[in-house]
Order: sequence, then structure tokens, then C-alpha cells
Amino acid sequence: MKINMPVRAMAKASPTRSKGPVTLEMVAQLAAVSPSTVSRILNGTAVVSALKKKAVDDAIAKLGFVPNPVARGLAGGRTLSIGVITQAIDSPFYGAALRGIEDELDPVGYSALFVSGHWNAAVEARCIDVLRSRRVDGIIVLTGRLTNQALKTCAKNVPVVVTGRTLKAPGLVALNFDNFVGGQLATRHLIELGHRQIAFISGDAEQPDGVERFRGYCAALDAANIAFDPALVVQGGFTEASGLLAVDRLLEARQRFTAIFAANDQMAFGAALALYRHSLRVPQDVSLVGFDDLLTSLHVIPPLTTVHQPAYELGRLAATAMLQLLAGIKPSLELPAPRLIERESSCRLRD
Amino acid sequence: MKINMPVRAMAKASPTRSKGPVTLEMVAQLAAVSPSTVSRILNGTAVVSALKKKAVDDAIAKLGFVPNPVARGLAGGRTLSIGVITQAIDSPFYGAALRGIEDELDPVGYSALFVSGHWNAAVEARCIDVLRSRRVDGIIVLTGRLTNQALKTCAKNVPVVVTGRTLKAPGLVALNFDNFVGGQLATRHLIELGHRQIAFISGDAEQPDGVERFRGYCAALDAANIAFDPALVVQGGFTEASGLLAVDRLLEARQRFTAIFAANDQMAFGAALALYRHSLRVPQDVSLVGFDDLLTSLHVIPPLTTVHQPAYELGRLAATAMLQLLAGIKPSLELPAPRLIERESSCRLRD
DNA sequence: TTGTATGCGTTATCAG
DNA sequence: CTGATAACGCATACAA
Repeated sequence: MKINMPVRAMAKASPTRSKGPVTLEMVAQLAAVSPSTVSRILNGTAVVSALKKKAVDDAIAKLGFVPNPVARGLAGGRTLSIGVITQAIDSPFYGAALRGIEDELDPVGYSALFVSGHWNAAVEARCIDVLRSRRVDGIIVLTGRLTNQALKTCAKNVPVVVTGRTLKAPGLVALNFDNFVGGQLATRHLIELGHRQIAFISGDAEQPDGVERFRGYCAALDAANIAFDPALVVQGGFTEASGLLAVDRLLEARQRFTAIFAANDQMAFGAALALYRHSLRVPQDVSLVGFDDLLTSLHVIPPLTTVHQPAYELGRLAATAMLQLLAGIKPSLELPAPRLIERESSCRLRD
Repeated sequence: MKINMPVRAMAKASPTRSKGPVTLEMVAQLAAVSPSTVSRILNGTAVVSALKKKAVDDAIAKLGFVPNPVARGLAGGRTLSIGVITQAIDSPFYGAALRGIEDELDPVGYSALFVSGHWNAAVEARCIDVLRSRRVDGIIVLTGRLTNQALKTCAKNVPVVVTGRTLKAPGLVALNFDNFVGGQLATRHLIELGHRQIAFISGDAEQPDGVERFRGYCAALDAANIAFDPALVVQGGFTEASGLLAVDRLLEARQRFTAIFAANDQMAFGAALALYRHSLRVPQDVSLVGFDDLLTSLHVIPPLTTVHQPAYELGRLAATAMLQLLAGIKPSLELPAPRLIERESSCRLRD
């Protein structure tokens, strides 16, 4: 007899069993109301009499009931989860943003589903598919390589918040940082210190952030009447190794420069190492400025002068915007302006 | 009329509508088989005739059907998602492990749900609740502060893989790295270079990893007949700032030392900065060895001698173990042995 | 081997 | 304001 019993029936047959999740139905039973009422109280969907509300609240507390997000997702379409497309789960820069997202989402009961796009549009597209199949309530895209069109299309089906670009579309909010001004700031700082031969290590060409920083560099030179010298700009790829290589190339070409502006901190680290290898001191022989203000930039030798980018804030704001989008209110948020952090890797050019 | 129609009925009423996810039922219809058959093919639950299988496969391809993980989770209890409790989503060390987990899980269709425990047992317990409420198929715990008992209890309900401790229990596999040997390796390296006054910067006391490394330090000293000097060990907290402070304290106390072993790389960075501030050169004046081998340790100045810890591998192995646990096969995996990476922050003691 | 019926835990619709 | 009742999309027990 027992053998032929379906396992599910068996589970139901033993109501005393402490295992097995507490369901909404059990709450309803204990509170002597209908499941719908419990659901309504849970979601604030409609007004219910204070009396029943109390009964239900008590039952919930007594049973330690916690709603099943999976069932919720199936029935209501809301999963209380937000998909986040980051480019590498272990990125030193975006890591802070992820933390910001987490910190913002957690208190309101949302979970973040992090997936990595690896700076590859095709992979990112797959990420979107995965996230959508998991019925996330919204998608936050941290920069990446998706086209604006792809993002707009996606936003037709699910709210989207994207960073690192300026874009307007229904159901979509874009959060951008002023990389142009940031690039100006860094370059102007070096100019003010008396430098005129300032090398620039770029990011890879496809990255709008990097090209904006480059434009800022050019603009600052121009404003100071310093002729732009193409021989002083060398292509990097946002990695430490590429920064190192860039300086090696500069040195091999016997370029003269008294300062370097690297399009991000990681390349600045690599550049510093290359200079060290060539017995050039920072900042006495070469001033160095980065971009991002990573956590480690404060503890590197020498502590790096850099343009602060509010990664953590960026994450929080992105999450806030998403929450507002979900709540139906039009988000209007702005990122803090770029800010130069003067530390010890840059100094006045000695005569 | 239309106004009073339930929205769901409306959706069903227009089969031509390109939107709306393709369901298993639609596949069944197109293939002229029952939904159960489609399900069976999808899950390999039972043998089906090759003929029908082909029909179904074709239908799936034609419709671009992708099963809904949410519904799957509700019906079958499997969500194809693995919860991962990391301590900080932006940890430079665990970040690599997260990537390893992701890389291993992704190809087999599993998603990782990352949550942060912040080195706090209570928070980690909450993480477990969240993950369980989301019906993850298994939980990977990256170190943290949960008690062994809590882990064992958790493992009764859901497969658990935990790193950073040695533990045996049903449904649980623990992956540990030999921090003791690692600590020996680092210390012995310095001893072999002629150092005898070797300072140790510890992690915080509650962290087993750190105390093991300390034990290794002591053992290596002992083996070389060097008297242990408590004045040479100073408490840190695994952060750059704490490493910096530790060296400051050592210097203020006018302790004599020719080398430092820091219990992790981040503290080593801080230590290096402190030495720099005091015009002590690494390695000429003080040799420095870290632990972890972070990505940045290679590009710091000077590149850091350290004990390599295979964080990425750790992640992959943890995920592999979880997959095996889920498949019902007993995992037996082992982490690579500790390995010293000699770089430029340590050198022979000059006479 | 295959189809039918049922249930997973919740939300949403509609009739009181 | 509240309670039936029908989905949500899929996996399973059972019958055939």
C-alpha cells in the first residue's frame, strides 16, 4: 500500500512533519481566511479588514512563512530578481558597482542575478536570453558592447538600466559618467604642474569611455596651446600588461615625455612597473595619472593620482533607477561630476 | 466585450502573436505528441522512440523553444541554479573563484546566484535562507564564518560545497587549501635567503586560514632553529590599511627585522607602502612575501613574491564538486599543493 | 513506449 | 471587502 502511494501524496499525508516549506495555503488555514486574502495582504494589492490582517500576520509569524519566489514568478510574473550583466565578475572596477547594486537591492527584498558578458556582444545577448528565461523583473547592463538598438529592443519587454552611454528610450534609463571632463581634468592637472610632453595610453578603440577620455586629453592640450603629438599616444587595452607594454614601446621609440596619462588605473599600474624596470622614478622623473580610482590605487607605490569614478555610487544609482522604473516612477538621477584625486604619482616638473 | 476579457485569455486568443514565450505545450502540439513526451525528451527521463524524438527536436528548433526555469523549479523542484555565498562580491581574491564557478556552471546550463555574507555568520545565515527560498539546487559557501554545525544542518536539505575548512558530512564536500604548508613555504624561502629576523603580519584571529599560515611560519622558524620572537608578529586584518599600520607599529617599536611575511597580499601591499614612506627599499632593505598571488601582485612595485593560491581553480573545483553531488556521484577532488612564486620583493640578505 | 491527469505555490480574475 | 477558481509552464504518477 505505502509503496504504491505517490510521493507527493505521502508528503501531504503527514501534516506534522516539520520539513517541507510552509505554504501560503497553510497560513490561510490557520488564519481562517482564503488564500487570496493572504496574498493580498502580502502584496498590499487591496484593502483588507484590520481584523483579518492581524490574524494573517499572526499566522505568518507563528508558521514562519516565507513566500516562495519561484511560485510567485510563475503566477505573477514578478520574481523579485534583477539581472545584472557585468563584463567580468571579478573586475576590480565593476566589482564596486556590483556591491552598490547589491546594497541597494537587498533591503527591499530583491536579489541580483549576476552574469558576465566578457565585453562580447554575442555573449551579452546570450546573457539577456538567460536572464529573460529566468524571468528577471529588470536588467541592469554595466557598459558592455551591446548596440543601442539591441538595448532599446530589450527595453520593450523588460525595464533596462544601462551605464556607460547616453541613450533615451521608453522603459530604459542610461547613466553616464562624464569621461570627457574626466580626461580634461587629468590632463589639465599635468599641464598645471608644468608638463608639456604628456603621453597618453588609450584603452581599446571600441570602448566609448576610453575615446571620451582621449578627447578630454586633446581638448586640454588644445586649451593650453600645446600641439598634439600623435607619437605620444599609444594604444593600450585597459589591462596592466597593456600599460606596461605601452610604456615599453614609448621608451623604445625614444620618445621624450615627462608625464603619462593612462586611460585607466590598471594601465597606470603597468606603466609604473615599466618605468620602474627602466629605472625611471615616479613622480620625480615621470608623473603618472590614472583614471577610475580603484581601491588599490590608494595603496600602490606611489599612491596614484587619478580621476575618481564613483563605481559604488554608480551601482547604487543604477539599482535605484531600476527600482523606480519598476515602481512606475520616472527616474531622474545624475552621477557625481568627475573629480581629480591628487596623490603622489604626479608632481611639478622640475626645471 | 474586449474590455472585459481577462488579459490571459486575450493572450491565448491570439496564437499568431509573435510575443509571449514559446511553451512546451506548443512544441508538443507542433510535434503531435503529448507534453509529457516533450518533457521526457528534454530531461532524458525515459526512452522515447527515435521517430518522435526527431519530431520534437525539430519542433523545438523551429519554435526556438527554451524551457522556463521558473516553471521547472515549481514543478520539478530543480531550478538549475546554484547559490554561492561569497563574502564580498568585489573581493580581489574570491573574485577569481566566482569566475571559476561561473565558467564551470555556465556550459551545463546552471546559473549562479551570488550573495555576500560579509564575514558575518548572521548575514550568511540569512543568505542561506534567501537562497533556499529561491530553491537553488545547491549551495557553495566560500569560507566565511558559519559554524560547521550550521553547514551540516544545511547540508541535510540541500547539497553543500564549502571551501576553507576540512569537514565531513553527508551531502557536503569541503575543499581546503593547505595554508599551513603555504605558510611554511613562504617563511622557509626567507630563511633560505639568509633572513633570521622575519616579521609576521597576521590576519584577524577568527580566520582559520590566517592562523594556519601563522602556524606554518612558526614551524618553519622552528625547523631552522630560529627562536620565535612574539615582538615580531603583529596583528593585521587582511586589508591594505592594516598591513600599513602593522609595519608602522613595528617601526615605531624600533623592532629590528630584515624581512616580512604578510598573511595575504593585500596586507603586503600596505606593508610595502609603509616601508616606502619610511624610505626603506624592498627588497634591498626589507624582503617582503605575501600570500594569495592576486592578479595585481604581478604588477605591483616591486612584483610580489608570494604563495600562489589557486582561486580560480578553487571555484572550478567547487562547482565541479557541486555538479557531481547533484549527479549523485561522490566527488573526490583535491586542490593543487601550495606553490611559492618568487618575484622581486624578496632577495638574499646582504651581510 | 506514450498519453492523461494532477499538482507545484502563488497571483489574478471575477462574482459575490 | 472577500472567496472561489483558473491560470502560470512544466514534471511526475499512473493508466493504457
